[in-house]
Amino acid sequence: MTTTRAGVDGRRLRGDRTRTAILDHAVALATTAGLEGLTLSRLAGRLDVGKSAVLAHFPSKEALQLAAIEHARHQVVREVVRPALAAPRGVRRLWALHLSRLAFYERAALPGGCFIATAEFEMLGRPGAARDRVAEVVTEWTGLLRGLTEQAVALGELAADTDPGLLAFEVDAAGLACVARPRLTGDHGPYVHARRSVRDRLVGLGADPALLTDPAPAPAREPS
Amino acid sequence: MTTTRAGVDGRRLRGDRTRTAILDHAVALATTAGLEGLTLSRLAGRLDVGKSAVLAHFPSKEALQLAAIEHARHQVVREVVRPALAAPRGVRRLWALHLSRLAFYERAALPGGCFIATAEFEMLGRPGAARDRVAEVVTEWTGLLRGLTEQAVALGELAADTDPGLLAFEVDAAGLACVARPRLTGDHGPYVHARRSVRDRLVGLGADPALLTDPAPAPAREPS
DNA sequence: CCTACCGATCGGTAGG
DNA sequence: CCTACCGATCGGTAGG
Repeated sequence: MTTTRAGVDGRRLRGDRTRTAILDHAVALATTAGLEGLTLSRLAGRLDVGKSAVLAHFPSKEALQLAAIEHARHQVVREVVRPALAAPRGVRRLWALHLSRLAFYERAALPGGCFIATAEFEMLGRPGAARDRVAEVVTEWTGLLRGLTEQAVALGELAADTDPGLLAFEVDAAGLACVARPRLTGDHGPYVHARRSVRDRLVGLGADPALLTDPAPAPAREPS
Repeated sequence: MTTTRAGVDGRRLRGDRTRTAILDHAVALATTAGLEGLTLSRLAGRLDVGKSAVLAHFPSKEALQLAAIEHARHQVVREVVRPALAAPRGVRRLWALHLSRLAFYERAALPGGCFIATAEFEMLGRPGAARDRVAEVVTEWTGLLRGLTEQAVALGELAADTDPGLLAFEVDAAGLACVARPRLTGDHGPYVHARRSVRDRLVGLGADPALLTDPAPAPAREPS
């Protein structure tokens, strides 16, 4: 009288697909409406189901928010970080990560540009698990930038007296400045400036200009 | 039988003070709760009055949001821009504006750091008058940075081939990167990096290092 | 995963 | 500028 194995698997598979569909919409919605504006009814409306369909997969709004953060983080790993790691270690990899990030924003992979950046500003004044997790992901990101910078210095591709924390800050700041401005004012100048700025800085620190191709080849749209 | 002149003036004065008190709280609240989270009841609660007290001064939430934007803009003019304009035209004035902005964030003049930056990210996905006005104020700010950069070049304090748009972008990006990060992670490194980064860049463009004092003298707390 | 419903809060109005 | 109230929407629960 128990459900057949095939039945269970079929349901699991369908359930996972639904879960993924919910999170895809949740991440996109949160980049424009915010994590607070990610309401159960609005999300359900976009999926054309009832609120209870969402609550069947996530027990509360906070659980949904936390799952959305993980989902957004994985998207960045898959579409921004992993392609950049295909570049050779050193200044080329740092440069590839910067270009990959800008391309992610520029092709509007998410309507609001960047889930984490938007959440960062929204969560400033709101304690809780979501805020804490956002802070962790942000720290992870800046740590990655710093690590790649240190590698480039260690390989001798940047001057030995380069301050890795400073350079990582500059690369991150240039990227951050490309999230909101172009979407708010329609000006695409920031993308151009963010590339020129970081390239100038890398060359100023002794990087071989031949290693810094621009624009980047469009990152391959792999099947996820 | 009409109200006496003194009575009218007294009421006007009291009304203006109330209006200012409402907007002070509204601006501070919006930097942590967002313009959407700036609800009539929460704001009234902070002022220890009823919602109708707020609605007596602003006919709708949108009117309140728009007035808060103007109030925040004026605060920036008074506390960030005007003190910087006391510096001599040229690279010193650009540097003073950058330092003045960072000091404004660092002394937590507003709990969320910056009204405009927070509003910028929040308004990405929401059409309306508030979003349009935020976009205008942002454009005004970047225009100011660019104008000061152009003056410094025209005065010969920066290399003649300096790209003013690029430099203005870099200065703005460094400042923007100091709004959320320190508040989210407790790391004050960004403030230090934002100063070093811009100073290095200015010197790299030919600025006389002697003109770039750091840290800035704390901006005088003038009576408003 | 649906309908029906709960108390709380939203922006806003009416009457005084 | 107060109380009292309006319909809409919020997160979440109950029952099926």
